[in-house]
Amino acid sequence: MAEKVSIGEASRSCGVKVPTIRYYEQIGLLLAPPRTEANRRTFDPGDLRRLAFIRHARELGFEIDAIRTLLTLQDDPHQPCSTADAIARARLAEVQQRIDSLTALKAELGVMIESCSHGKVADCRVIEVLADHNQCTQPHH
Amino acid sequence: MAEKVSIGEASRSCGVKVPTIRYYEQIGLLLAPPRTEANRRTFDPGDLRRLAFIRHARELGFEIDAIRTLLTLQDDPHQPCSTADAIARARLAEVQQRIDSLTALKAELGVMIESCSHGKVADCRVIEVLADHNQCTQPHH
DNA sequence: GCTACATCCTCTAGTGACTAGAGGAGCAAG
DNA sequence: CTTGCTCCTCTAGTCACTAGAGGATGTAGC
Repeated sequence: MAEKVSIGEASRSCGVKVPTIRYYEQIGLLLAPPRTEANRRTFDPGDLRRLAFIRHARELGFEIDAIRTLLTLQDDPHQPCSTADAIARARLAEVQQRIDSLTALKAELGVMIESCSHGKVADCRVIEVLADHNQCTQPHH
Repeated sequence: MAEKVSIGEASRSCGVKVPTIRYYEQIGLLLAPPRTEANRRTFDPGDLRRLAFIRHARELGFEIDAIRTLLTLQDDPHQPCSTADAIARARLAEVQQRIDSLTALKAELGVMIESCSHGKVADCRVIEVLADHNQCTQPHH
């Protein structure tokens, strides 16, 4: 027979903070678990798996709404997985875009810092470049 | 004598939305500009430069508080620029970390998508990997 | 001068995904 | 019995805006 755990144990075992678990319940991402007589939440292994799924998906940067969709897919294993695939692909594209844009930023910041003379603000390239977009090496934005 | 422009023109010339300009004024990032008789804001070239500075810094991912510091530095050109330099370096470190973490995510998502059999959810690697962290190739999180 | 329509004003409330804190109850160990 | 930990609910705060209501003013064409 499956063991039931408290919210604190669920939190420790899944690596999700206690208030966050309550928040997930509030927004309907996690079904409200049964309570003890003293009104405390009790989580069963299924709940923990769901919570771990959510945590992992959040770490991979999926939005709550996407996770909601992925969870309903998981609940119905006979559906084709093209939706899950599409969500993952969209996320991959986002990540790639973010990497590209951050890489451009990095170059910009690098140049800025390199050419700083470490003197007075009046001659500071960091301030100067920020003040004048045209001094940017790349049209990253 | 310097021309004064409306908030709409300031918005167009600096690429910052009208409500955003008002927001910057509200939080004290932009000094409240003088008004016309009809209570409309009038921006002078100095205001526009400040606004462009803010926009550029935001594009480079600096937080409002960091920008606030950078702006006060800009206003006092005789200070040493080590503070500006430190802010830029901190930002660069953040960007690098973000790139690293996104690169790991990208690899993870790539594997997930690659191994998706495009069949039913029951056999979907995307769902499966999300459900079980141990299937991750990298300890990115 | 009149009529549209764009632009401006202020104000409040909403976004996403939590996080912090108040105020109080229950439980286990010493 | 007291100390301290965990749990409960509720509200409000975070960041950097964004959306929308409701109303005043400015401008262009007729």
